[in-house]
Amino acid sequence: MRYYEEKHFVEDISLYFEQMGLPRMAGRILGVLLICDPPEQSLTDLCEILQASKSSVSTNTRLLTEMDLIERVASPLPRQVSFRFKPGGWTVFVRQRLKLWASLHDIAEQGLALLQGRDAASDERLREAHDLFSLIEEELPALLERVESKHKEGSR
Amino acid sequence: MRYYEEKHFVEDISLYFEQMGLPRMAGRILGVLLICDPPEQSLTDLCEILQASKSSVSTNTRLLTEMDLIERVASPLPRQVSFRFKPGGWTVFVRQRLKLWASLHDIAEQGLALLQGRDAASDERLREAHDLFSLIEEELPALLERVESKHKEGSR
DNA sequence: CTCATCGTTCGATATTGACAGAACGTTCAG
DNA sequence: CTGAACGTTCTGTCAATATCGAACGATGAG
Repeated sequence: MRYYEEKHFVEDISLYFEQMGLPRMAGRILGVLLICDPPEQSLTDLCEILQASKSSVSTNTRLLTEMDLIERVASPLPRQVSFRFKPGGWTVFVRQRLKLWASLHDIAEQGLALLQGRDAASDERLREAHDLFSLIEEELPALLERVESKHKEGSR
Repeated sequence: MRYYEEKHFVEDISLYFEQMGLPRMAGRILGVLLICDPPEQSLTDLCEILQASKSSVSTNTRLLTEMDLIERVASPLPRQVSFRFKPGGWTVFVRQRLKLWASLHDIAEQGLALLQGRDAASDERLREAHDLFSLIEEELPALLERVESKHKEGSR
């Protein structure tokens, strides 16, 4: 993390992650793993690069691993675990966010059930949500697959 | 808020909003405005329904108004401001979240600039993000317009 | 004119959660 | 066998922020 621009990039990613409701440190780690050379870094490396505690980094690498955004890879050094950004991680990420959005779909349905017997205008409030999220759920997966297939091709 | 199911619905929406990084109270207010009868409620009404303080409700109605999810409407009673869910609010909401997502697009571009001169494999990490979010930004607006036009039709 | 009601805003409080430090178990070097 | 380095987990601390209570200005009723 020698250069000013790299720090800036990492901080941008961390703020983005914060907006998404995830810990900043997780964003920082991901930020480093997106631009580091080599692309694998051990936990200790990350601590040093980010000037952060082992506990914090360990916790957040675990989080990112569970989210399937990064993965552990064999390290040349013994007793070291290396992490790297997981190919395809971005589509996984979008899929997860999409799932979050989609939960509103179900909530809207429950709401509509409550409004049984009211006038159509009342329904409109929730029907809009229901239809919107149905459509998104329907259409986005195809979009994601397009991106996936394109990148699998590229990495051959 | 007499019924158990309604409380449950409101709480579901509030938790959803929390996931999205917004105050719970804002979610609760929106939840009430999605199922209440009549669809307009004054600030005092909301306080009573939610058993919450005026300050909290006032702050969050302001927030939701700024987000264009709810709007003030003329009240039959004098000295009262009524709020209601804003028609089309959901597409506005999705558009906002989309904009948030899209900010990653720019960050990825900055990151790619940093990786100039590295091997193609390094690039792949960020290029995937760049392409994915480009595509989403490109395709989603059309989807939103489809929903909008459908509902404008329905409310005629 | 006076008082009550409504909504806003400011300051205080309480809760949540991110992060660091310390203790621990494990594994490899010597 | 001993010690050092690595990573994990637990506990405590601190900061951020959601919510409340209180004071305030404004508006309409009597």
